[in-house]
Amino acid sequence: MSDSNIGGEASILQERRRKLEELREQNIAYVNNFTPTDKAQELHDSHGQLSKEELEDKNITNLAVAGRIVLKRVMGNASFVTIRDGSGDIQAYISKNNIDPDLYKNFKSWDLGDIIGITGKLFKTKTEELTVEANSITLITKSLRPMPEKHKGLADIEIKYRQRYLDLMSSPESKEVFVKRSQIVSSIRSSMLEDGFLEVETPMMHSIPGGAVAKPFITQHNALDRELFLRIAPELHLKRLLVGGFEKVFEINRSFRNEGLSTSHNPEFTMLEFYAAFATFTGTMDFTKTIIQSASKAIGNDNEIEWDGDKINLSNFSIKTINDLVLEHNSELKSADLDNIEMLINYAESIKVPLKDSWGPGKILLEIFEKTVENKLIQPTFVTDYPVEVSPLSRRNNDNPSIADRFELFIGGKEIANGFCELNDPDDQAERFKEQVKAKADGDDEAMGFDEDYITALEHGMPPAVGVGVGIDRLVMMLTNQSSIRDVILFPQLKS
RNA sequence: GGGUCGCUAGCUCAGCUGGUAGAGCAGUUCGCUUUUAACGAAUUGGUCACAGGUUCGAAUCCUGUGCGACCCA
Repeated sequence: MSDSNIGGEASILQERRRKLEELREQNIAYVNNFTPTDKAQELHDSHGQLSKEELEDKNITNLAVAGRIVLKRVMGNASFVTIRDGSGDIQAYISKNNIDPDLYKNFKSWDLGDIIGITGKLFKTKTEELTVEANSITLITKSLRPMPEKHKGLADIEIKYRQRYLDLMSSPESKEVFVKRSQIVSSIRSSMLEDGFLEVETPMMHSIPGGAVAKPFITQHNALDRELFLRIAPELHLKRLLVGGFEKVFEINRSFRNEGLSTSHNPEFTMLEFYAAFATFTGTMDFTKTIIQSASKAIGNDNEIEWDGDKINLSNFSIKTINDLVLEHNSELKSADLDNIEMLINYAESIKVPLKDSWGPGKILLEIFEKTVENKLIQPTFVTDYPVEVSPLSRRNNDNPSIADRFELFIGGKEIANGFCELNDPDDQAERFKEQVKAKADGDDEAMGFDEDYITALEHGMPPAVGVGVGIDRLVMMLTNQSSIRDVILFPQLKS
């Protein structure tokens, strides 16, 4: 490196490499035989409440902890370091009296970020801080690059996502979100298994994209010399399993949609989808509610949560029809207008909803709903009675064939779940696929293709069933009070 | 796609109406045996995102480009 850069980044790296070389020369670089016996958090939990004297009496010796140095307070002949392991932080006291003086001298040059091991005795300092008094210290892994700034942490949002490990090592809050994410997924899995669902895995690579209204990613299978699509939903395969005789199945896994990035959209995202044969519509809404409440409880929330400044009460889930909600939030519309395409078009234009010629009244109604109602549904609300036109996979209502037996759950103004009685009439399904194909031909690149194999499956007979999809990322956002999807996905997709 | 804001030391950030670039942290050296973002002293470190322009003089003003964040469609 050039002399002009002494003190710059290159020299910081060089300095640390010099220290690493010394370790290599002594044959103690990258130590692999240190076994910690204790975790920081467990020590706090088990001994944090004891007084200085009680701890002294207990005489807890021979414990071994290992972690990354996150803070250092070095004095001439004794020092404190705060080390961070997978569970949390603990302080260690290193005195020249207790270890080899040469080692103490070396220790002074250890850096923030180094992973070290300490064996010794548990005690409390004057200020009652639980501390390990070292009788031996080991530099286990030398860190060659500086840690994020120790007070303010990582402010560069791009580095935070691209080098997530830096965020995780420096921000316990950030780490906590991902621990909670895991607990939420685990709670959901338990809810499903306890209710008798079977967890399955279905293909991520589809020859015909289907099961949702979205643009797929396209990939290429070389040996087959064929285009494949990353799945936009597992739905059609899960329903094939209902045909096969599995009556309650679920999958928690990734789907992929080729759309823009935003604080609520990542191109790969995680969904829970579950299907239950012979289940009832209302019973399924109730079960969906239970899954969410249990997940909230699993991370220590009660039913009152806050998301993006809104107070949300998870104990009450109301049920309203899409028509009622649209009327409620659009005082200029009357009930009769909702079936009248002329009125809907006029109104949509008046509130600047962009329209396409191919859209029928149902799609226009949905657009009006999305523009005027959706973000106002802060408290948990099941919206029902969706037009069949926008529900190509759901069963028609027995009393009103133009609406679907479908619900969507909104919380905090965002769609959290989507469920419906599944369409099991193969002829009706074939008709609806045809409409989708027509829409695709008319330029709707989100429309589905005609999945002949799926129709064949339905022809073998699928039991009546209710299915639900729950967006896990959004659910985690809600339950952990995060406003960006990037803060609940470890490695979110970024621009460029 | 449109709008707003940002890009200065390894990190976090100041830098006013234009006058040769600053702090804290990290690093280096020294001191310090119960510290708490430890402390005290000294010290290293810069293509001010990039390219043009205005000007005697630009981190600062103007134009464009790139990257990013947020809002809108």
